Amino acid sequence: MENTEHTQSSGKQDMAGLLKTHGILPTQQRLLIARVMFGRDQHFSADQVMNLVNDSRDRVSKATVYNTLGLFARKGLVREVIVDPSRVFYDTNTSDHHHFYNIDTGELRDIKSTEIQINTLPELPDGTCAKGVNVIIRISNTGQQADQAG
Amino acid sequence: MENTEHTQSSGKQDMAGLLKTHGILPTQQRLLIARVMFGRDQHFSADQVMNLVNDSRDRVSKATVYNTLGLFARKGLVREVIVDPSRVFYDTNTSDHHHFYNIDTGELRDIKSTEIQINTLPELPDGTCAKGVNVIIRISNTGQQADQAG
DNA sequence: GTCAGTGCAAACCCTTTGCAGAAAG
DNA sequence: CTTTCTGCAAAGGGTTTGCACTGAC
Repeated sequence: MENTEHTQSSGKQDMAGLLKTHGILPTQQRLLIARVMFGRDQHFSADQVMNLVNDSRDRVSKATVYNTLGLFARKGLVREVIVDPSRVFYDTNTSDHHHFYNIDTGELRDIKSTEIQINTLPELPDGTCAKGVNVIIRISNTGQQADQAG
Repeated sequence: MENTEHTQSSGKQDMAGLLKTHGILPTQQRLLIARVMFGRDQHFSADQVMNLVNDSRDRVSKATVYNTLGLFARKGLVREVIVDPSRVFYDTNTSDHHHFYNIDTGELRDIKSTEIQINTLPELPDGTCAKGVNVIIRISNTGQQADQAG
C-alpha cells in the first residue's frame, strides 16, 4: 500500500489517501463524511454526522451514513465508543486513550492514556485475548444530584 | 422441573427487606424479579430477566420488567453496565469492580477492583464530579481475527 | 378508598436491510 | 461492462409510554 500521509489540513486529496490506506474505496459520500469528521471535533454520533454532512450543499442518506461509519470502524479509521445505551459514538482518535462521559450533558471527552496509569491488569480468561482496555469515567455537573452514589 | 414453592416465606422476607432498604415498594412482580436476579448469575439483560421470570409459573409483563430494572438501577440495587450498543446489562454486584466483555460470546465477567490498580487518575473537567470509574477489557476468543487490518 | 404499580399494545428511536438505480474502475 | 455503492423506505429490535385495571396499604 502507498503511504499517503494525511496532513489533516488541505482536504480532498489527503482524505482519499487516508481512506485508501485503510482499504476503503474513496467514494464521494465517504469523502464527505470523512472530511466532516476529521475536520472538527472528534466524537460523533451517527446523527451528528448526518447533520454535519447535510448542512453543506452536499447530502448523504441516513443509510449511507450508518454504513459508512460502520465501515470506518471495521477498517480502523475511527473507533466506536460505547458509553450510552441509546447511541454509539465514533471517535476519530484511534490511539490508545480513555474517556470522560458527562451523564448530564452527554459530552464525551478524551483522557490521554498517559493520564491514567494502570498498575495491575488481571489475567485474561482462558482462551481469550485482549482487544482493548477502555476506561470510562462517568462524571456529572456539580450541584446536581444523581440517584445513586457510584 | 423446578420447585416453584421454594421461597414462599423465608426468601420473600429477605428480598422484601432488601427492596425496602432501597426505598422500593416490594410488590409481587418486583419480588419475583429480585429473586430471579439475586438467586443466580449476576449479569442480566432485560430479555434474560424476562425469560427467567416467566419460566416459573408466575409472569411479569415486559413493560414491568423494564420499568423494574430501571427502578432498581436508579435506587442502587443493581448497576447498569454499558458495553454493548444493542442492550443494557444489569449487574447485581454494585460494589466497586470492573468487567471483561467477550465480544464473540457477549459474556460479561467481573474483575475484582483489587485486580486492577489504577495509579493516576486525571483531573476532572471544571464543575464536574466523578460518578464512577468503569474499566472494560474487551476480549475475544483466541484464534478468531477481527476485521481491523488496513 | 386511595394511590401507586401492572399489563398490554402501540409508539419510539436508533440502526439495519432489500432492492433498483448510479458510480467507480 | 462489471462490481460496488448509494438512496429510499420499510423492517428490526430493544426500550418507553398511555391508559385502564389491579393490588398494596
